[in-house]
Amino acid sequence: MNEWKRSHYCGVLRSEQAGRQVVLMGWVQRRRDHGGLIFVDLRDRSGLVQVVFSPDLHKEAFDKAGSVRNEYVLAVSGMVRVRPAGTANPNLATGQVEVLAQELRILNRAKTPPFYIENGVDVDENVRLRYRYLDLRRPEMQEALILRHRVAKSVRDFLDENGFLEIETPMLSRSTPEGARDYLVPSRVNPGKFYALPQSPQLYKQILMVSGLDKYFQIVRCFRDEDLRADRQPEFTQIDIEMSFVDVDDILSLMEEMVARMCRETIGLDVPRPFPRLSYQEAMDRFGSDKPDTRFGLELKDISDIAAGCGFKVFSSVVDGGGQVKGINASGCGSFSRKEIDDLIAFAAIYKAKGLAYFIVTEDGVKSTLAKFFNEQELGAIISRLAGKPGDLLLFVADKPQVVADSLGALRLHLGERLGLIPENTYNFLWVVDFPLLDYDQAEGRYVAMHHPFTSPREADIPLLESEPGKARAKAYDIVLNGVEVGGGSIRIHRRDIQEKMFAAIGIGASEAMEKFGFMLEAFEFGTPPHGGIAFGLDRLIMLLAKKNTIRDVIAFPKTQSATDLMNLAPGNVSPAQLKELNIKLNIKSNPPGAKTNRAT
RNA sequence: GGAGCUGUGGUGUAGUGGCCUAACAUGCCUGCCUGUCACGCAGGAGAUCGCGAGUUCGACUCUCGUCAGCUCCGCCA
Repeated sequence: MNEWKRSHYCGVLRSEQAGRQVVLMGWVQRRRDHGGLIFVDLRDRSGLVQVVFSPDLHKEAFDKAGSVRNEYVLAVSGMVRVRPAGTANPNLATGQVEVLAQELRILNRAKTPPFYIENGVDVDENVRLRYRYLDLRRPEMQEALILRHRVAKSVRDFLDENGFLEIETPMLSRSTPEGARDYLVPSRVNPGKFYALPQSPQLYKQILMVSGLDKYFQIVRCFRDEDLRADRQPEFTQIDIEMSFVDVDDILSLMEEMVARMCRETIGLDVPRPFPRLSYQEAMDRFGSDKPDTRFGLELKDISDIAAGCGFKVFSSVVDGGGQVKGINASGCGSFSRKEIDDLIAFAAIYKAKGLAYFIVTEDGVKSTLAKFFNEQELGAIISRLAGKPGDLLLFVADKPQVVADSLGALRLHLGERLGLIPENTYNFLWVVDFPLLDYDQAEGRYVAMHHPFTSPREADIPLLESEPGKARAKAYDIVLNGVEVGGGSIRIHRRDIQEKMFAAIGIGASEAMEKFGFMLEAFEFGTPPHGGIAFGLDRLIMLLAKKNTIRDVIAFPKTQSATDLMNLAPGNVSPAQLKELNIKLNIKSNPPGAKTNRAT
């Protein structure tokens, strides 16, 4: 590098800098060689600027520029000048100017990259992930990471100004029952024992409240060894927050302020406050989801009362059996072909719906193979409940409430997207509150905590813990943005007697509770303040703000759906010596070690 | 654990039983070109069609299996 120092980023140059001597460093975006004149677009994180090499003025630099190729790393010393009349490029931020190169240094050469370094590339994700360092050179990827930084900074500033302390908690923790599968780390010093990577710093942050730290936050990595999705990675980042001496409203209003400020500071978006609040029940009833996307209508309508007495056995028997019948109005879809409707039925079947009854509304009433099972009055009532107009397609599911909600909720989203009902540039934040405290786990034959076992029931519902646990509601809340759960939290139990009732309700006995959470229960006996908190999924938040479809696009080094890293091929094998040191013996049935470590070709 | 989609020169695609000695675009290489900015023009190299079996006289094409990526169900308090 010698004595050269970069003077400017490429993307900042404007006509104000005309006449200035500059030193730029960056990558070759493109070279346009006209024989007697060479243009090089030089790129760095700030953007592009055109560099001109002229043989008449600086022969040596011109000759060197001839050997330059895409992605070479250059240092250019030259003079900024306004481009000759008629040659400005209005599509480029720096398009009014160019840099006349006086001296060129090729700092490094580069192999031809496997894909273009530009926005909107349509390349197999295999290739992008294997060459992630090249993928991350693309401006849209850099913008996402920059946005991520700015969101984190905004949140950190806000919390700091509001008296929160950023406190680190251990990554090497211990496995606890309930919740997701843990990532385990063997302890060399303690043979046969394992640390668990935290699913979240939940227990630590509550202990910090016991310690009197009052207001805590952390932007922290969390780990869950579960199957991946577009919005789920094995390691992800939470904005984790906990405060003492607060109740639900204190937390919700402060968080609204934080979120609103963050949106304003990062993407210039004004979100109206207060955010709407929906009870869990209302969300399920109207949208079939506990994370409703309220950017469009297509709400679910209950026709169980009409269906109960009708002649269509499938409907009436479901209602008799305690189920429900609900429908949505796919407005204007009355012209769907048999195949299109079959596809909708198949779609609903993914969510366990055994069928999909449908009515086509016409000028002369209902067209349906099922119409004969209903009398005029019933048909009229159904149409009016779903606000059916001629040309509409009414779709119904009759089943247990869970299946009805899952299938119609999913169908609603599917149709909303397909029919183009979802507006761009709309950000609908809302709270879902009053979650059930417990959820019955069929497989295990017991109740499990819907949120986590330290979630406080609503005061009025405490007696229900022993009588009808399924009916108890929690002081828990989720924050939802455009149908994506971007955060959730609760007021915690701070009294030992209620905590014990909670453990009892979810079938954790006194001895198990002591073994797994003994330290916590003991801590709670030393003067625990009422407290509560929330955690935001930073990756999901950024994904939505950056308008991406997957959190992989806002994480620098994400993993594939099979939890591997295609760049460094993690997870990898370890040496027998390493295993021996950890007292671990492998017991692998089929795949020999290393079977899956070959590069995708 | 399950369902679906995808896999063809570096990249993106076309080809769906013989017409394929695999096409197109772009990228790459060489030459020419002094105002381009997706520069242009001319020429050239580059693929045993993810992998393995099977069916067939014949497989990029059909079947089965397998691997990889993606989407989803289960799972994820």
